[in-house]
Amino acid sequence: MSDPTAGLDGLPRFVIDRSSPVPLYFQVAQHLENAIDSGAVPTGTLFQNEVDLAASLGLSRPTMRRAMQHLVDKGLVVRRRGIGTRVVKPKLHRPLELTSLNDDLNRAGRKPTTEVLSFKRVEAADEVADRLEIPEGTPVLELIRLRRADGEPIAKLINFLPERLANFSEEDLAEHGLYDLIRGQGIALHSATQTLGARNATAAESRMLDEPKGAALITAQRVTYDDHGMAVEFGTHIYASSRYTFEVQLFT
Amino acid sequence: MSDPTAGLDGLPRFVIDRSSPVPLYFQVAQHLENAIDSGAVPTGTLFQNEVDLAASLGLSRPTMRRAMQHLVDKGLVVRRRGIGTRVVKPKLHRPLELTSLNDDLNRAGRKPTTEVLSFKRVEAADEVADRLEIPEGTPVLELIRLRRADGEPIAKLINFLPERLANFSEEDLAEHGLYDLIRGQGIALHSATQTLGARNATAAESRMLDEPKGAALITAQRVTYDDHGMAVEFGTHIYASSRYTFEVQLFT
DNA sequence: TAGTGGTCTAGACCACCGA
DNA sequence: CGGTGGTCTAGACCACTAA
Repeated sequence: MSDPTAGLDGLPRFVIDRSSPVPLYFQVAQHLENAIDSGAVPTGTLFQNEVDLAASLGLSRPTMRRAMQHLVDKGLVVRRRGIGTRVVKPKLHRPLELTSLNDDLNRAGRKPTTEVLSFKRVEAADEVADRLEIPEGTPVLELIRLRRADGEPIAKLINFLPERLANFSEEDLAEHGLYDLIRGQGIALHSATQTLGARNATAAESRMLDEPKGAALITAQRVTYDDHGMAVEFGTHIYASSRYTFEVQLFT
Repeated sequence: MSDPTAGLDGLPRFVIDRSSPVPLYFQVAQHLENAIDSGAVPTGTLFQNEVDLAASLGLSRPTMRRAMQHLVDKGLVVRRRGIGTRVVKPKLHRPLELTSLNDDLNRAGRKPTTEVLSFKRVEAADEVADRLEIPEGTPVLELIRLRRADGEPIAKLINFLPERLANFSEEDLAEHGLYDLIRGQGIALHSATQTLGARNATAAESRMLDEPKGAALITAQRVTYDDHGMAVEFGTHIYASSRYTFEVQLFT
């Protein structure tokens, strides 16, 4: 009776707001997610079966299933036929999202600052044109930035944007992340492909990033695409490996 | 009429096998995925609406929707209310999966070989115990491997496994990826967290990986978890950056 | 206004698990 | 065996987009 991995009866009372524009499955998923994150439903807990859960909330089973699937996609629970739905370790959460270095640093409690080293129109050279899928020689905006965290240099960021997205100033760029400025123009970011590698720093790079001569740098090349599959940004970045690492979450 | 982003009528004829154990939505999703990957349905194509598509395949709309959602999750198509379902860039594909270096190399057409440098029981030291969430001093299996592709050294892999998963031999390890050996023991892998960085090679590492003295190496630390949230493997790896890079796909 | 995807329902049958 | 999640159906109504 006092099974430590019992039902969900102890959950804070919860009623669905059918007049809300928020989808029912999402209301349920969010409620369960909060319950898990807050510790009210500890790791290892076995949920009530989805049929009963749906009935007790006054929902159909498909709607309840959709809420559950949402939690599965987030890595919060694991479902097994014949067994049930179990809450997994809280640290497994959160797949990698499309975030900017700026956001990452802010979230980590570091104070990011940006120095804009270059902000000008250039003609797209070979690789830039290729990655952005535009003709060679097309005008693009070239941005070179030095990103610091708490005053320490972290990364040198070189980015190229199609001219149609160049509706912001150098001052905007110093204060906002590039992604924010792109989103601010009504562009919905969809995905990005990033290649991570490493190479030795040149003398100039060592000085700029305050690293020893020939230090190992992390290199990243990234192309970001919008909802329509159009490339919106191409960047080649180097990171001071003594002060920055990449966290990646992988799921089955 | 000759809209370049027209329907799907030109698709290879396709009938659903209702006697197959493969779910219908998955059969449909796979078929569409093949059509996209093969180029038969080029980037930018607007699918027929899901209602017609369902009808023409003799499926219900929810089943058709599920197939579509599968493609959305893979980043193959984008759906917009009032607009339709559009094929996005074919290279955006491949959500990051939980794969081994072995699999990655095989898929890339390289021929991976493994040299086992160490295969022995040790007592879990500080960091290993911490990452695997076991008491310090617990016996674990320590594996050190040199992975080559087409004869060229690619990476040195150091891994630690809880003893309960050590049901394979040194010979098995030389021929199979670590993940295969873990899965072969009935363990369902769930997720992994990986930290990527860079550092300069030591003299011994330079020799082993056939890189110049002090070359920049990619470093990776990874912990893999099973369905129950138990850590099944902890590894610290170094990669020759002149011959290997990490590809990461990010989604919103 | 016509067409699209987004949400939701109330059933049904099946495959798998543990006792 | 009874209980679980996995799949599938045939409808319905709504929100958004474009012309």
